[in-house]
Amino acid sequence: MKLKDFAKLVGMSATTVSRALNGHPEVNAQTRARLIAAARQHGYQPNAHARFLAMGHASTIGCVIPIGGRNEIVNPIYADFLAGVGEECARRRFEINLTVVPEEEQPDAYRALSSKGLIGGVIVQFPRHDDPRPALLDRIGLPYVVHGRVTGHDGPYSWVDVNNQRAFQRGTEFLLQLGHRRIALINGDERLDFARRRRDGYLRALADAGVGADPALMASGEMTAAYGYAQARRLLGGARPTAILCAATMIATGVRQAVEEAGLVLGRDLSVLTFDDDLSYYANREAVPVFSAMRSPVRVAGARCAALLIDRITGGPGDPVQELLEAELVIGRSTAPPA
Amino acid sequence: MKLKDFAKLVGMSATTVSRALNGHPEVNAQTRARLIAAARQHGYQPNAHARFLAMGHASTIGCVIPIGGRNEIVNPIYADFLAGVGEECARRRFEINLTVVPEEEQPDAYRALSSKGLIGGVIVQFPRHDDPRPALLDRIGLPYVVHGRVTGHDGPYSWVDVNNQRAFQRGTEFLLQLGHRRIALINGDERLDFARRRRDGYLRALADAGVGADPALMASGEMTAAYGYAQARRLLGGARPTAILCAATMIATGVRQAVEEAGLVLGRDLSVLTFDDDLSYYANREAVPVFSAMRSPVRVAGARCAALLIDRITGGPGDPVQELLEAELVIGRSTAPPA
DNA sequence: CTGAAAGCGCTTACAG
DNA sequence: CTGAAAGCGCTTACAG
Repeated sequence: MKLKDFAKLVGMSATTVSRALNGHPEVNAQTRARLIAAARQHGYQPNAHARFLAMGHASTIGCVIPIGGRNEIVNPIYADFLAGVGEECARRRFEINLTVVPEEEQPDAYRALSSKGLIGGVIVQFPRHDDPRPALLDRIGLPYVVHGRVTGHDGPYSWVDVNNQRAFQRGTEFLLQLGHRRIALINGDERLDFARRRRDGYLRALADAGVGADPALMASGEMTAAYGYAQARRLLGGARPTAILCAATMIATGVRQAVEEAGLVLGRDLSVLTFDDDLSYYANREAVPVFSAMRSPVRVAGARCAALLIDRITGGPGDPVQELLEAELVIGRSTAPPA
Repeated sequence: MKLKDFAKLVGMSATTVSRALNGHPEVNAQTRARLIAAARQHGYQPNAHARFLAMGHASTIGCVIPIGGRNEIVNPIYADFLAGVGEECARRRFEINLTVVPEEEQPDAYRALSSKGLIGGVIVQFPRHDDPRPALLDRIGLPYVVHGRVTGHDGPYSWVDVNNQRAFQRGTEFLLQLGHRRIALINGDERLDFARRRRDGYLRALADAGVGADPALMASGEMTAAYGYAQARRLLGGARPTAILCAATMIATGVRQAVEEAGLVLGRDLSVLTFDDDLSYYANREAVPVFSAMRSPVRVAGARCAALLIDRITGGPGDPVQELLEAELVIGRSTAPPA
């Protein structure tokens, strides 16, 4: 059904119906209520393309997923993030356009989506410390929100981030207070901005406590169980740490396996504290969680990114907005004073 | 830049430019080549909404992800599937619309996406044995392709599936040939169609070999490491099986942990054969893989679903098409004759 | 508070 | 092989 048909059906002009459905103030409140009810009843929905065309901007958020690069983003964290974006979009009546492209074609993809009018803005995911995307998007003139931060980018931009530095600083301090002195860090890829901030927090806490950092206790790579397992084996083979900070629950899972295979007991012989993205699929949420964790839901971050981006798309230009989420320190069964 | 401007720029009418860019046969091959090159050079891209409006159908595939239901689909398998869909869409110049809705609102979401003209068709994911979506979509008149099958649905429909029954039958036969007689099955949720077919294949192989099925050796639930771990502990505590079939690598990972914790050696004391969706994030791809597996890439399935759906959307009605993929039986280090 | 008309940027019969 | 014109289904100044 199209607007004209529906307008005839309810005995109003198309103009009035359109205004009522879009919540314009000119139309009588009773009329509006009646028309909205009638639309639902008859299942009338305005054609989105005609709408976008007439309004001049797409009510659509772009998510561009690079593929086949070194940081394969097709990962569980991305799925939960998208769920958060989706929830906010549903609330605000926005759509999500998902594009999968080889990493080197990302700039072209942004340009194409923008000039085709398919999206009103994009969310930039997994930014690197010196990520070129904000500068590119500024040049194209496409609104964006960064999930995380791009330290190397000049000028203001909107972002949503969790306070990674503080989380890892607090986490390290917690382990220090328990009496640990040999604390290892199994970090994500440190070309990624958030991974650097995490390392900074860890180093800051050690320095504040007068504990020297040992490069042999620091690793940086993929956030997978396999990587956690391999690094834990390496660490257990050498001058053993008494505690390990992990950048992701998947890493911690690998660490746990290595610990158990070595005949050690988690939380007694070796403490593990992990960053927990609170993924719906990898629950660490029992009354007393398996892993002590710095927990921050990536799903909430997705929703907030979408919220800020939609504000920018609908509100026109204006000062960029930043939002810093704090991680909780949740104590579970994997931490204790050193044996 | 819009068509009119671009047409003026190259000294042609908008009509001719449009036809050239859309590959219509009427336009001179030289002219076409010249116009295509010029479009790329000047960065002209037709506005997608105007295009959809004029053409009458959206070149967009809908992916509707239910959330918060019993089968939380926000999972690693979904991410790889989407990557496959995205690859095919990129090739065919289609877009992906991603919608996240509570499970009970799924029918409304389909109707809304369809009547807003946002999508040309949808992919139905994780179908249940008696899934109501095909019937609903038939009623709405929205083209669709099912990833998997809906045994309970009357009438023809398009689907792409892996031969789950044969995979599990072959897998079970392989274990039987090694000499196993007590073979357990840790399956996915058996309300899902594919899980039933897997169980059927397992039971058929046992029956063909004259081996009785033992309900105590069969489990069905979430495809997570936690579930695999819990079920493996249960199985190891009772009259122990000598081999376990798993419905997912994540389950197998949990089983492996339970096996190792029990002081047993995988592939010597207990054989494990798993269905492997070949996720990019959970590689089981070494020269000699950790897990012996029935392997079928879910990413390829995503690409094939997209291909069939795009054919249906652009080709108009016609007989539904089915595509059955076969899983490979890949032998790794987790299977051997019983001790 | 309501409506007739123009315009958003394309595609595609129709006419040449 | 090419072009002028109508039409896709909306929204929104403009006029009442």
